[in-house]
Amino acid sequence: MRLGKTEEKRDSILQAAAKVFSKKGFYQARIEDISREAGVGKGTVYEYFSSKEALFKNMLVDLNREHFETVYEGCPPMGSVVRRLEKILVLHFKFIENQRDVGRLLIESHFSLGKEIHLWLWELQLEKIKDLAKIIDAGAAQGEFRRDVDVYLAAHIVFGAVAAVSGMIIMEEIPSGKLENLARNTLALVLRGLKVDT
Amino acid sequence: MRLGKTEEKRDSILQAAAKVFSKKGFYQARIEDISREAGVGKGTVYEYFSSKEALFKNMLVDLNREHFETVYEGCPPMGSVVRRLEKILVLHFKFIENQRDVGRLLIESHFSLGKEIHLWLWELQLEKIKDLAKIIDAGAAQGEFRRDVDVYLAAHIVFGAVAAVSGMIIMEEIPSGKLENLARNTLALVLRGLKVDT
Amino acid sequence: MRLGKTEEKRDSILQAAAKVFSKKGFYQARIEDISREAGVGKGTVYEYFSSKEALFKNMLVDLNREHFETVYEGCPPMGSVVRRLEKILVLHFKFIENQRDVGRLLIESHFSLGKEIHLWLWELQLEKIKDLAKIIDAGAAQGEFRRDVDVYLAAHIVFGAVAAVSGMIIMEEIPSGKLENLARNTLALVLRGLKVDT
Amino acid sequence: MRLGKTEEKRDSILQAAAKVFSKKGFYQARIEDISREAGVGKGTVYEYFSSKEALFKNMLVDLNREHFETVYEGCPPMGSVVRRLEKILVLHFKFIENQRDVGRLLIESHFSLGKEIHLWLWELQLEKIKDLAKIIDAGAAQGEFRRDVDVYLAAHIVFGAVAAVSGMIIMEEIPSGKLENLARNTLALVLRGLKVDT
DNA sequence: AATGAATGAGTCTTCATTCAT
DNA sequence: CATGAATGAAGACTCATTCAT
Repeated sequence: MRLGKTEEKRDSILQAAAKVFSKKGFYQARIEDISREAGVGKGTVYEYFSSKEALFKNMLVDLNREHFETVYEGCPPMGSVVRRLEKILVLHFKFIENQRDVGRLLIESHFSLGKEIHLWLWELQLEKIKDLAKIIDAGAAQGEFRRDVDVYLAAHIVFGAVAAVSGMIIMEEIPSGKLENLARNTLALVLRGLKVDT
Repeated sequence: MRLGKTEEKRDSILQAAAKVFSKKGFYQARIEDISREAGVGKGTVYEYFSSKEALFKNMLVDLNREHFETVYEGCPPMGSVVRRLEKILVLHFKFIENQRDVGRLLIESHFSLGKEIHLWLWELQLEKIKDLAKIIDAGAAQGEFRRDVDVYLAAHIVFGAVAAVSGMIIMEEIPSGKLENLARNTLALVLRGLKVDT
Repeated sequence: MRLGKTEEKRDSILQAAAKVFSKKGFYQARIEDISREAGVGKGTVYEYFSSKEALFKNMLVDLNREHFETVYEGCPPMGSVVRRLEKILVLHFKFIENQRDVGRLLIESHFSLGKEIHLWLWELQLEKIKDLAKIIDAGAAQGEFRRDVDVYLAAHIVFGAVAAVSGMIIMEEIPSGKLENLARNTLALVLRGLKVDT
Repeated sequence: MRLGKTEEKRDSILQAAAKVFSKKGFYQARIEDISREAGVGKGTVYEYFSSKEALFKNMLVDLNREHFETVYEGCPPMGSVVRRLEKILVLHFKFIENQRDVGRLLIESHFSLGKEIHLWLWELQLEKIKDLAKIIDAGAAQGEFRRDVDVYLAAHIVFGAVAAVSGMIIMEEIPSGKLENLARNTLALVLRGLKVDT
C-alpha cells in the first residue's frame, strides 16, 4: 500500500497548500509560500498542478474526501437516525477542532473568489447538503422525523446550524472536552426546536 | 432632508463599492471598476476613503446599518416573540432577495482576506448573533421558548440556519412570491425541530 | 512702502515654499504642504505661480536675492580685499546659520532634478562664482593676491571651500559664537594655503 | 576570476542604475528605465534589490568603492605628501572625466531626497573627508604642511575645492588633455593660497 | 523529474493641476 | 480673487507562470 515517491510529493504539496491557504486565504497565499512549506521548488508545484486555482480546487476536493471519510464512513447507517446524527456531529466537530486551520476552510464556504470558482464551491457544499438530506429522509422514512417537513429545506437548516456552531468552535476555541456535549445540545435544538412543547 | 453634495458622492461610491465587491470579491475588485461604476474619477475614491480596505470596511458597516434598519427597526418588539421572529425572517429574506449581490456579501461572512480583516468580519457577525440571542432570551422570558436551552448556542444555530436558507434563495433564485412561505417553514423547523412530537 | 495684499500673499507662499522645499526636497514636497504652510488654499498657489517648478525657481531666485543683499550689499568694496572677504565670509556663515533649512538649499547646488532645472541651478551658482571672481580679480589688481593664478579657477576653489564649510556648519550644528573664528580660519587657509612657508 | 552569472547580472543592473540615476536623478529615474538599460525584466531588478532606494544606495556604495580603488589605492603613500596629493587629484579628475554621468553623482553630494537618505549621503561624504584629513595630517607630521591648521577644517576646504573644480570639469567639458595641468594649478592654490608671498 | 531565476502584466496609490463655485 | 473637490497620469512593486539547466 506504499505510495510512490511521486504520490508522496503530490501529497506533501496538498498538505502545504491546505495549511497556507487556510492561514492566508486564496489571494494572500503565494505559490512560493506553499512550495517552501512543502519543501520543494516553486517549479515543482507546477509539475503536479497546472495553476494556483487548480491546486486550490484539488486541495479542497482532497480535504472534502478526508472529511467525508472521517465523518460519514466512520459512521455508517445504524438503527436510529438520531443516534447516527449525533455521532456524525461529534465526529464533525472533532474533525473541525483537530484541524482548526483546515477546518476553517471547510466552513468558509464562501470566499471572495471569482464567480466561477465561487459556483464550484457552492456545488461542493450542495453535495454535503444532499448527503444530509438523504439522512434526514431516512429518518422520516423510519418514522423518527416528521413527514411534513421539506427535507431539502431541513437539510439546509441543519447544515447552516452545524456550520455556525463549527465557526463558534474555531473562533471561540471551545476546548476539546466540551465537544460531545455541544454536539448533543446542538442536535437537541435541531430536533426539538426552540418552542416549548405544547 | 437633502444630503450635501459631498455626502451624496460618498454614498454613490459606497453603492458602487457594494456592487463591485459583491460581484467580484475583495481581491478581484479594482478600485477603477468601483470609481467608474460610481461615475467618478479614480482619485476621487481616495478623497473619501483612505484605502481599498477602508472602503471595503465602510461599505460593510453601511450595509449592516441598512440591514439592521430594514429588518430589526422595521420590526419592533411586539406581543409574541414568535410572531416577531417570523416577521424578521420575512423582512430578512426580502432584503436578501432585493439585493442579491449585496445580500451575498452579508451571508458570505467569510472571505479570503487577511487574518486581521477576517477577525473584524467575525466581530460584525457576532453582533448580529447577539441581537438574535436577546430576542430568543425575551422569548424564553415570556414563556414562549424552552428555558433549558443555551441561548447563545441557540442564537448561533438560528443564525446559521437563516444564513444557509439565505444562500439557497440567492443561489437557487427562489422567486419572490415564495419567500413568505419559506420564512414560515424555516421558522417552523427552527421552533418545532425535526423530531416527531412525542 | 507697504506691500499690497497681493504682494504679501505672494511672499508668504514663497516663504512657505522655502521652508517646505528645504525640509523635504523638490520631489517630496507637496504643493498642498506649501499651501497649508502659507495658510492659503491649494488653488491660490497657482494664482501666483504657474507650476511647482516655477514656484521652486522663484523661491530660489528670491533666496538668492536675499543672500546677495545680506552678504554682498551689506559689505561694499573697501580698502582691503582681504578684509572684505573676511567680512563676506562672516556674513555668509551667519546667513547660513540663521536659516539652516533655507541655507541647506543654497548649498545643495545639486539636486536630483531633471536636467533642465539642473542646468538652471548651475547657472545660478555660476553667477555667484563670477561675483567671487570679480572680487579676487580686484585683489590681484590691488596687489594683495598673486597675479599668476587663474582667477576663474580660484573663484571655483573658494566657492567650493566655502560651500563645504557651510555644509559643516549646518550638519554639525556649529554654534553661532564660533562662526567668526571659523570664517577667519577658513580664509587664512584659502589665502595662505596648506604648505609651510618657505 | 570569473563572476558567477548571478553576480554578473547584479553588476549590470548596478551599472544601468548608475547611468540612469545619474542622468535623471533619483525621482525622475524609473525602475523600468533601469531594467531596460540593463537588458533585464522589471521584476528582475527586485530579485536583486528590495526597493528603488536600496538599489540607489547600493549603486552609490559600489561607485564609492570603485572611486576609492581607483584614486586612493591606485596611489599609495609615498615620500612626499604633496606629490601624492597631486597624483590623487589627477586620478580623481580623470575618474570624473571618464564617467561624466557617474561622476556627477559623486559630486552631487546633495540630493532632493528624503532626510534619512540625505543623512546617509552626508556620512558617505564625511568618510571621504576623513580620508583626506588623514593625508593632510601625515603631511603636517612630515613637516610639509603647516602645523597650525585645523586638519578637519582643512580637509573640508580641500574637499570642497576639489568638488567645485570637478563640477567645472563636468559642466564646462574641460578636455582630457588639460586635466593634469588643472590638477597642478588647483593643488598649487590649495597649497600656497591666494595671497602674495610676504 | 526538479529547480528557481527571470519575466511583465496588473493594481493600488500619489499628487500636480484644473475649474466650478 | 480664493478655494478645494475632482481628476487621471504615472510608477513602484507583487507574484503567477515559464523555461533553461
